[in-house]
Amino acid sequence: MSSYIYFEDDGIKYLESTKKEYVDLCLCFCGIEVCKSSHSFGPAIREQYIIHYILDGKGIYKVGDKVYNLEKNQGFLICPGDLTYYEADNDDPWTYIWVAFNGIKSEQYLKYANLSHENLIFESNHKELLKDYVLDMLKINRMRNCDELRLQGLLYLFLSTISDSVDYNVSENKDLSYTLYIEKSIEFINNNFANNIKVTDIANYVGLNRSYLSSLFKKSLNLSPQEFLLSVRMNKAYELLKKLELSIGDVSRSVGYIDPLTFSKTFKKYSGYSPKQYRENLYKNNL
DNA sequence: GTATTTAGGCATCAATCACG
DNA sequence: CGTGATTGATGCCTAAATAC
Repeated sequence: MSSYIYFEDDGIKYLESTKKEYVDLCLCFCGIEVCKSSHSFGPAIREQYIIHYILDGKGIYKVGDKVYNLEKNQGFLICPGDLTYYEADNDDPWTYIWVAFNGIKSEQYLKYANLSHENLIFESNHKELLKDYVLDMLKINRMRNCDELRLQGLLYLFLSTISDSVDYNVSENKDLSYTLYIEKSIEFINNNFANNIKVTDIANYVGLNRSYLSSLFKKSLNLSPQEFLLSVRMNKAYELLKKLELSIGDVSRSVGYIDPLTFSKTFKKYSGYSPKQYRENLYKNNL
């Protein structure tokens, strides 16, 4: 599906980007400014999320009837549709950087930095990093594909950096936190079943003791990690065996078994048929 | 000849349980 | 939540058999 749509209006054709509805995150604009005394913007509404981060000086940020007095190492979020106003201090005007973005993952990623409609202010000690990211963004001015990727990357780095100082609060919801471990484990398994991974690798990935991870798996899936990994590999093997151009050895290596002999043995134990028999049965049933 | 499967030995790994 | 011991399972190897 194309991310652009053609419109025709009074005989004029034009392109409108509809990207923002589909894309996770998209940088709209960014900048840096050494503000003069009492320099201000607004009140106005914006279409994107905009994060301002103060490198130096002071100023105020107004949203509705709330007024925030802010200074260096602090930042503020402007949400799309909110009427906002901000103004540099008279004696010690601020210097700030800003980054505007949208995309369907915006809220989620802002949440990582503990930012939302309810909390528009943050602090970060990574002043130099954040500044460098924005300066790098500003250096990129050509419309090449590689530049688009670089901008995306810098935006992710920027958001990651402001999330860095937020404490990861696992104790908030015990049930949720342990299903999170399971989800992360499953994600890891789905991405790496072809890589000869062990249960120990899964445990290391999510940062849990292997024994403990096993008990979590049993509790939530009624399967051990090993059994789950095995079922992922075997189900993938079922799929791959349908492709007749792949040898048994090819299939074996593709689902994480270096040794085709081991794969064969395991497959038979799991399915009741050897890989070759399974393939022959498929072939018969299709005719 | 090649591709696949089986058997058995050995080392490593995983699940479970008891415990801090 | 993590650790350590135990016991059973799994993976990899060699050798050998079978099918094509």
